[in-house]
Amino acid sequence: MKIATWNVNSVRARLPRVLDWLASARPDVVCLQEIKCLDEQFPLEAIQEAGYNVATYGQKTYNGVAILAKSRIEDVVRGLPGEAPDAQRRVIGATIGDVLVFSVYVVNGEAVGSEKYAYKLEWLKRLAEYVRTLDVKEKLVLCGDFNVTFDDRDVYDPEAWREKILCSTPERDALKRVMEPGLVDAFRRFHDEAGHYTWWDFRTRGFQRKQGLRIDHFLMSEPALAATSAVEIDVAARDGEKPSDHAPVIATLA
DNA sequence: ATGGCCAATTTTATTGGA
Repeated sequence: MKIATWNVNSVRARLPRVLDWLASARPDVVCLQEIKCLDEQFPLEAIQEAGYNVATYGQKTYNGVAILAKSRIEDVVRGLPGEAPDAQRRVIGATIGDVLVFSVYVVNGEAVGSEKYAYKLEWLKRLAEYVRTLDVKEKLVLCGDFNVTFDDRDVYDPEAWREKILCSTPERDALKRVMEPGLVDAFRRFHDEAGHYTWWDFRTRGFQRKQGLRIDHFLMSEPALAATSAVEIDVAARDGEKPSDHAPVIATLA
């Protein structure tokens, strides 16, 4: 079973790219982030025609997450526990087969020390509290845009990014606390070396200059990891006409 | 050294992204 995560940066603007990619990559499950639309605006028919069931947790203009799956999507959970109805919509979970899958879009945080940065740390704390209630003895997969790098290997210019947004110690510590119950950065079980990125800045033409960050991750419980034979970044999907600024990441499970 | 692009809405600017 192939599970993919992709921050599409608007599912409506990206629909042709998404459909092309579904047809070529043929993932079984896709976790989308930044769909940037209400549930009723989601291009449901086109995705269903491509062979996928859909569960969305959408929001106008910003954020919004979704799960697509060729097989049944069961026991859908939307948002973090106790969230207000008007909360930013950043997490959706569902059971697909024997895997509990979450599509996660962590707060960007704007700049270290800003209000949004404080909100990012608080949001990650709430995510960590929620993960503590989940069963890591089962196949548990949290994937998505975590907006945090793990270490220098994930950053094209570590000195320039030192303690900057996406790379600061408090963010990294907050992400580690999410993983503390027993989740692992699955990509690093298969790739040790520096220079693997999932996001490249539009403004700097970062993709063409090979200047990116690895901020989209698969956090897996040990049983999920034990079933996993590969985790790969589909860099080619970041190239071409009207790409998202993120590449998809694909995990292959038995 | 700076800033660059892209998407959606509030649209010919602004907000947010990372």
